[in-house]
Amino acid sequence: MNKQLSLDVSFAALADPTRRAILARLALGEATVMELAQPFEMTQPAISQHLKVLQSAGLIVVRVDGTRRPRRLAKQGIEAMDQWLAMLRHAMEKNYDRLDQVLSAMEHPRKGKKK
Amino acid sequence: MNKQLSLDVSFAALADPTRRAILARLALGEATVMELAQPFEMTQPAISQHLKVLQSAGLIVVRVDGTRRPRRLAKQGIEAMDQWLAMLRHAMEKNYDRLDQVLSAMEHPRKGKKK
DNA sequence: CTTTACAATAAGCGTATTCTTATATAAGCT
DNA sequence: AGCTTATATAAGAATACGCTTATTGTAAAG
Repeated sequence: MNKQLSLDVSFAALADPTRRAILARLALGEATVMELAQPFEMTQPAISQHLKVLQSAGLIVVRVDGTRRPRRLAKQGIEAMDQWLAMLRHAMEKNYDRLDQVLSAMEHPRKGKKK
Repeated sequence: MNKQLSLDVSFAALADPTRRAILARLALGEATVMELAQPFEMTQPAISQHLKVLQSAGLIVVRVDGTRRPRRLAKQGIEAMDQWLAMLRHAMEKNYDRLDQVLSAMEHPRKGKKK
């Protein structure tokens, strides 16, 4: 039932400033397409296409209200990315100040080289 | 001095599975281009190009060691994305279970219709 | 019923991405 | 010095992306 929301699609969705702005707006609460389009110098179809991308990425969900389709954030997709990044950051913090720091310290060993 | 590491470039860098795998590998410690290329069915130039993307995104840094160019993770760039996502997640958690949940609950209050 | 408002979809176009192969450069070996 | 290793860069092709305008489908309003 749950689509295969890959990180590929999720991160690609975040790579566009318009889409990040849309998400930031939705963090304040749900909004319709026209409301979301208003701050941008872009046509409505362009926004609809961005929303489609965000949906495929599992970052937002739609609701039907007459002719309106208010969007709101989808917890799942956002947390998936958040966790991947946290994983990376933790691993990084564990290593960064140990092994690699040492290696990088012996940056220019002048003439003599031992390795 | 500090290049303008935009989130655009950073998130776009994470959108590729090869590049995420490279980062995951670097989370274990630094590695050369050949070491990074070995797990993939891709040519060395392809990996070099991916590394260039990751560097432009401020996600890795390079070190010179003879003819080798070992890469390691760059704290800054990773934390920037991490923070943006955390911001979004916090805002989401604050609203999700309140205002929007209510709005979504009254799914179709069709001008006083049934149920 | 006709018009208006909200939104999705289609087609087209310019630009960007991601590979490939071919070549270049610099350091290490023998 | 000439080979070998490690890496970068260039050029080209296939595909993906982000817009636009034009059109369509519905629900609401008059």
